[in-house]
Amino acid sequence: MDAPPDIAAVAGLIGDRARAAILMSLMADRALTATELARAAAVTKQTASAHLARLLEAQLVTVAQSGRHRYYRLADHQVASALERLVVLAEHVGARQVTVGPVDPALRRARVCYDHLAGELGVFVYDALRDRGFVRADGSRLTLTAGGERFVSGFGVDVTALRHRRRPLCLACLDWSVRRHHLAGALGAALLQRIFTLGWAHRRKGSRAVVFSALGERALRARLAAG
Amino acid sequence: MDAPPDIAAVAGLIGDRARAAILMSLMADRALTATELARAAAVTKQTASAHLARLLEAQLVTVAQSGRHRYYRLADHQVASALERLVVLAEHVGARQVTVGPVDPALRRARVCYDHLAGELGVFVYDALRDRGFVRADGSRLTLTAGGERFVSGFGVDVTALRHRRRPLCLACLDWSVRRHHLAGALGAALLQRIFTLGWAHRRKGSRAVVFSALGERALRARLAAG
DNA sequence: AACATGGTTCGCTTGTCATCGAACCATGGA
DNA sequence: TCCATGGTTCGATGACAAGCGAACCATGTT
Repeated sequence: MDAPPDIAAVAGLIGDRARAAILMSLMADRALTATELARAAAVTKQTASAHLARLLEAQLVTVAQSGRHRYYRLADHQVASALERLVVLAEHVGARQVTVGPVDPALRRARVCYDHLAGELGVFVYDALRDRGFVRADGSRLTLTAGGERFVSGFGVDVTALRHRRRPLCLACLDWSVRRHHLAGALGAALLQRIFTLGWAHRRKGSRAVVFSALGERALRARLAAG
Repeated sequence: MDAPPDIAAVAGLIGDRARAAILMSLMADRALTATELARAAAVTKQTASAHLARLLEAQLVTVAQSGRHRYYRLADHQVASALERLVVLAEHVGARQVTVGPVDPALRRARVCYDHLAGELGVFVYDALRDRGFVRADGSRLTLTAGGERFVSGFGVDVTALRHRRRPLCLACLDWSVRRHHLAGALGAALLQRIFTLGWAHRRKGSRAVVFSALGERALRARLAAG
């Protein structure tokens, strides 16, 4: 009386924004820690932990403890292969329109990811910085160029102070809602702080949303525009 | 600013018991009507209709109207391929344990599928009838053999009367909860009726569950045992 | 024309699950 | 030893969506 393989179960497991983001992140990078995954999925650690527990139980991912870190990775190439098919299918079928659920548009637009800027505007900033040669990405490493340092200093951020911190200066953080990168690390945090103190934007109370004033957004775009 | 392909959306679409059952049925048979699919998924027509509407919008299935029937089929080989991967993955990962949700065990055991018996006991009956050569399956067609007619008559069912109805005598109905077939059609309905009148089982009020008495189940098994 | 049957739409109820705050355990570094 | 950090557990909340009953439209059959 063997039970049938339950497609709905595994598909349902994948069919959640946060879990899908986690799995996709694991597709890109080999192994990631729980907090990194939480960040990638834009959820808190607890939530990510719960999701990871379920994925683990379902044997879609595995863990390897190393010191106080737990590195998660996809269990199998079977998992990766299934995910890949789903990506293809989603692409082919134009799943953009299907996007269900309300998902606050303000959150998509701009939000706090830990302490730095994410969302469409976060991606915009990141892209602009790269386009103008202010940061250079090789692999998943990110470095601030000399020109970039000048630019950021001109924006009112004390880069040398940031360098003295233990925290990495520049990191690229994958944004699930647009599947593009934005700037994290000490510099990402400092930039967002600066945006707040300049009054260009403020955090919406009780939410991760970052609300830009019309003026603030214009100023930001102008500042980043080439030339 | 192109939106990313949303894996979660398509996976979530598949990740529902009823929809998964529908899609799997469409994998097996080429094209099926809405009611057949409702039956296969063990939901009402309305529910199936809603699901089909969503699958349609997501372009996972297509419809073809023919008379007053609407024949649904998988949109693509891409869809089929993705489903197949998921089946493989589910199988490989042993998704049996993962089976989430309460899903009344009584319903799994035995329940009414429209007017005939489904669930594990339904499958048992069907298998027994086939093993003893009482029904013969070729493709999706099902025929009652001479020996089968004698057996069923001995059970107290007037087969010749059933033959005069318009309704097909024997049909194999796919049971999503065990992914095996059980007996449908006029004969399937008559058998279940007979089981009720013999007092071997009764319908649980307000539910599709069919509750067998210990005696009734024993009697049923004895009757179907070879020899 | 009446009726059965296939199919959809609407409104409502209910269950499930994602999410987070808070508290907690474990590991490593000062 | 204390503290910071990575990670999990627990409980409560909230929202989405699956499901059904009822009413309805459409097509075909008598």
